[in-house]
This record gives sequence, C-alpha cells and structure tokens, in this order.
Amino acid sequence: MPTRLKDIANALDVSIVTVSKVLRGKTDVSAETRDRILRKMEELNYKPNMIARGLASGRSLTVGLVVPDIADPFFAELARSLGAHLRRSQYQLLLASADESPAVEQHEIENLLQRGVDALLIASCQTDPASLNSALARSTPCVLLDRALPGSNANFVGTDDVLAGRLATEHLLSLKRTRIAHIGSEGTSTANDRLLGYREALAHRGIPADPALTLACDLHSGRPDLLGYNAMRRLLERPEHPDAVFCYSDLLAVGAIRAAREFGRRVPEDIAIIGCGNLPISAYLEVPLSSMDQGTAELGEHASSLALQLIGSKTRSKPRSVLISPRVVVRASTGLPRA
Amino acid sequence: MPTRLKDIANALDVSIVTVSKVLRGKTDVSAETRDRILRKMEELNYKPNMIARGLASGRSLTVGLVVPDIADPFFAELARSLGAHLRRSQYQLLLASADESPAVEQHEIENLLQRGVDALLIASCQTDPASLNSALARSTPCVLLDRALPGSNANFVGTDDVLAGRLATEHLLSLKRTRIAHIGSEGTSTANDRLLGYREALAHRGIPADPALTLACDLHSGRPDLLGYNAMRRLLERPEHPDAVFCYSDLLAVGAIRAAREFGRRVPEDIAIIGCGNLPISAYLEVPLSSMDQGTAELGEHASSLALQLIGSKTRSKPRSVLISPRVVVRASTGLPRA
DNA sequence: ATGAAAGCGCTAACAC
DNA sequence: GTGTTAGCGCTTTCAT
Repeated sequence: MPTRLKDIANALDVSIVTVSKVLRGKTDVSAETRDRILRKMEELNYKPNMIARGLASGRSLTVGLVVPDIADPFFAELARSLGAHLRRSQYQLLLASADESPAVEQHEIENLLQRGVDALLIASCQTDPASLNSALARSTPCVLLDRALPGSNANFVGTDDVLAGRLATEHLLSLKRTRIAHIGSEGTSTANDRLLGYREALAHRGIPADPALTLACDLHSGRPDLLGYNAMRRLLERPEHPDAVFCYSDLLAVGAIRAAREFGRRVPEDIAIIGCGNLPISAYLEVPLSSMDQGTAELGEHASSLALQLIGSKTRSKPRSVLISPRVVVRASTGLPRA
Repeated sequence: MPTRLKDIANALDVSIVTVSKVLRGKTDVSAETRDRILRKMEELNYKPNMIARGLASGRSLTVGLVVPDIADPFFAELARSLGAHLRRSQYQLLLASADESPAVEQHEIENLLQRGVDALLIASCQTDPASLNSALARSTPCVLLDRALPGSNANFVGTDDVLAGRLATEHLLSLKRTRIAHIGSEGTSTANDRLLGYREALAHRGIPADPALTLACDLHSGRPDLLGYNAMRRLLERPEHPDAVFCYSDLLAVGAIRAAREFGRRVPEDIAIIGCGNLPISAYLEVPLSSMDQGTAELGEHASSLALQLIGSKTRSKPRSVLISPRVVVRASTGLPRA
C-alpha cells in the first residue's frame, strides 16, 4: 500500500492538515516541523494521490485533448507540443483520439469532462456544430483547435487557413501558372478557408474561378492518398488540364503526384503541385513536396498558454482567437531541384 | 453545477445508495424504482463523476500509456489501436509522451500512477533498467511494450525482433547479395535483437560477419534520417562496399537511400535497402521502401487484452510474453518495380 | 503555528 | 428491495 498523508502524520505525531500544508508549500508551518515532515515524506517515498486531491480541491491539474486521429502527423506533433508545454506548468495532458468518428468524439469529450479535466482542447471532426455546443456550454473552459466552429464564438487557436490558401495559390501564380486547380475537402472550417484563400488569390489576379478545377474529397471515405489519386485522375481526364494544383493536405498531394506521373505528366514541369501541412518526410518523397507549414509547435504553445490562462481566470472571459500564420516551403514539386 | 447522485435521490425521495445501485446496474432494485431513477437521470442529464468513483472504488477505468515519442508513426498507430480497443471495454487511455527523455519518462510514469491508472503500458526509452523497476514493483499491473527490459521478467508485448532481423536479412540473401550491412541502433532490446537476427541469418548461410559492415547510430543524437545518411556515407567510403543494407528503422533507411544515390549508387541495383516499421508512406518515397511490417494494430490488440486481463485477475499472475511475428513487405528498394 | 471539523461524490459492507 | 453507516485520501475553513 502506498504511503498516505495520514502515515506521515502518525509517524511524526502531527496532524494531517499540517502535513498537507507542507505538501502544498504553505508558509504557516515552522521551519523545524516542515523539515521533519519533508524528511519523513522522503523516507516513506510519499506520492500524493491525485484522485483524492482532485476530489477535494475540485481541480485535477489535467488538460484534455481530443483529436480526430492521433496517427495523423499533424495532430501527433500538436499533441507532443501541448504535452511538453503543459508539463512545464505541472499539468498533465489527457489525450483521446476520435478515430474520425463524430460519435466517438462526443463520447470522448464526455469522458474527459467526467474525469474532471480543468480545460478541454478540441480539434473536432464534428460536422454538426450543435453537438459541440453541449460541451462548450459546460463550466469547464474549452478551446477549439485547428478547426473553428462556424457560428460559435468559442476560444480558438489555429492556422490562418485563408492565408494558407492564398499564399499557396500565389506561389503557384508566381510560377506563371494560369490554370490552377484545387483538390479540397469539405465540411470543416479549414477546408472552407483554404478554398476561400485560393479563390481570393485568383480573383486578385483577375483570373476567373473555373468550377471544373475545384474538386472536394470526402476525407471520411478512405485513405487520403487514394482520394488524391482519384481526384487528380478526374482533373486530367477533362479537356483542359490544370498546370498547377493546390491540395488541401500533403497526403492528397502525394496521391495527386502519383496520378499525374502515371498519366505521363512531369511534376513540376507540366503540373506544379503544392500541399498543406508540411509532413516531416516531404523531402524524401518520389517528388519532394512543396507545402504550407502550419507552425504546429507554435500552435501547441499558444493553445496551452490559452488553456492555462482560462483555468487561471475566475470569470469566464470573452472568447479569444489566435491565428498562426503559415508559410510556403518550396521543394521540387513546384520547382526547386531538391530540398 | 453538474447533477450529483444526491440530487437524483432528493428529487425522488430515495436514498443515494439506491440511485448508485441503479447506476451500476445492480439487480436488487424494483423495476419501478429503477425506471423512475433512470428517467430522472435522463431528465437531469446526470453524468457520473469519475474522480469520486475512482476514489471510492479504488479503480479508475483508466489505462496509462507511456511512449518515447508520440510523433513517431509507429507509436502513434499503437496508441490509436490501444485506445480503440480499450474504449470497447469502457476503459480510457491516458497517453503520455516522454519526448525521448528517460527523465521525462520517469516523471510521466509516476504521474500516471498517482492518477490511479488501473494498468500501465510502457514503451520505454530508458537505458538504465533500474529506473523502471520502481514502477514495476508497484501493485499496479504493468506491461512493457515493444522494448523488453533485459534482466527483468515483466509482462511484455512486442515484435519478434530477432525474427525481424532474420527475415529482412534472408530477403536480402535471396536477392543474391553477399555483402550485407546493418545500420543499427543501440541500447534497446529491439536494436539488439534485430542485430542478432541479422547475424543469425548470415551465420546460417555460412557468411562471416564483417564488423566493418555493422554500424550503430545513437538515435538520441539527432534526426534519424540524417543519422542514416551519415551511416551510409561511412559505409560507402570504405574499400569494400556493401551490396545490401538492413536498417534498424525506416527513417534510417530513407536517409541511407538518399546517401547512396548521392554517391552515384543505384537502389536497388547496386545496393538493396530494407528498413523496419513499414511507414504508411513507404510506397511514395523517392525509392519505395521495402520494410518489415510489425503488425502494429495486432500488437495494440494483444497489449490491451493483456492489460485488461491483468486488471481482472486478483492475484499477480506470472509474467506473460507475447511476440508478434513481423513480415517482409517488398517494394522497389529491394527490387520490385512498384508497390 | 497547529489542528478539529466538515465535506468533495461516490462505493462497499452490512443491516433491516 | 431499501437504507444505514463508514469510509476513499485529500483540502478547506475556521478555531485555537
């Protein structure tokens, strides 16, 4: 059986309260008593029971994180960054992966709330905004990550996706490409915003948006690389081919490149392709992939700071929004010989 | 404030215990009372407080997982598989990433134990076996994942790494290669075992192990791709070049391929290269990478089953060991035109 | 500077 | 079937 406060107290003939005070660094304990207690804790290898502490204090020193898929490199990196930052503030990250299922996500959110997390970070795969509102309505502070919720005015930390779409497209425009396609996704704010940025960039150059050059994949329906492959095939079967493509994600781009090459197109000479997310392995792909870097580590830093801040503030402050600026990383798929 | 058992009990003029019994599906409650209670729970949107339940019952319905790095695709996939399986048994996974630091790992292990996890799964990055023993000595059931602890006879679930090394090397031998190198790692059981399998395979064919063909990288010292790159350079600078390489991990292999090609070697014609881990993106690399698949999902399944079993059994049963058989996946880096 | 009393929300054992 | 009593290990408030 592990040592309890009671054991220390008994051994030293002091009260449990006094021991508890030392444990929590209260100053109203004599230096001598404190020393004896600290020594005894050491000797008996005392470790506080966080469950009991949580129940008594109402705070668990815990932050929950729900991601759509922990095996997605972006969310894995985000989780790592968050965990590292929270650890420095004595907080522990509780991680749940929703496996791309809104139902599982709902379940995991409830679960974490029932476990008494002090704050909840959610990168939602929900298509229906309503289901998140029940969580946001609770008294536990919540931060939406990466994907914003259209109507809601919740706390949010994520990439400036409109800017991502714009910068990616402008990069392609700078390569003198004129028929620029977009292989996108649907349902999420990230998908909508990147599409928006893409259109903005084209409009800014006076290029009409050709609806035949915009495809949306249902990312729930299969492996993204294969979806990208099929999307590119459809683009190439059309009479007027694109000479560049901005893909919603790197994995879509990887599949798109594969398709382009199988159909005899050279990348980037015939078709320049850029993705988004900046996969760590981008530089080693069959065609090193240009991409939008989302500053994932920075994102995690902001998110954990915001979470801790919300926990600290007594009153429910007005929702804050933090947008991280993405940047273009150029590799061979849009022209650089090697990265 | 969230609803408590007490609120239900008061509203219905029954005792808290009766409500608690309904909550836990005990049968010694009349059908009518049960119905009233269930209805009231629904109406007041009751959610049990898992912290209080944990403190009272001594079980948290929680399993902890510590991995060296959650951003490593292998561990991410493992975490996903574990989480999914545990969820089906009403258990929640608490995930901690040690960021490749033994000190952080130790800290996270303590932390999870203090949070009252019912079982602890550890993929350790510890080099010193002793530090794990303090955790293994506790009453909380423990399972070592992926990496075994040399002296200890703890529960273990992992890949049969000797077999992995043997199969990989035999595959290279089947391609008529005779000077087969190994770019390995050190300190972990996985590294030792894969090296062992490599040597076994060579010995079995009567090929003497040339020490000049075996390199070990310190994976803590930098990005694995660059370590693989440098290791391959060193191999190529030597008078007698290898005609094949078995790499400890896929990322090492990726770097090795890059180096080989930069030095004018064709892969696989001049040098065949196989990795281990079977990265999801293997097929899209500059040279699609042959690799040893570790059956990660299966591994997670076995690990969660074992964990639940240990939780269930009153007595501390004798340690069990589960070894998953890896299999060769052939792609272009060892000869297939495309995968 | 120290501690007694009360309780966090729930479960476990035993009575009725 | 239902309820009573007694905690789980800790914190909180308030006396002393």
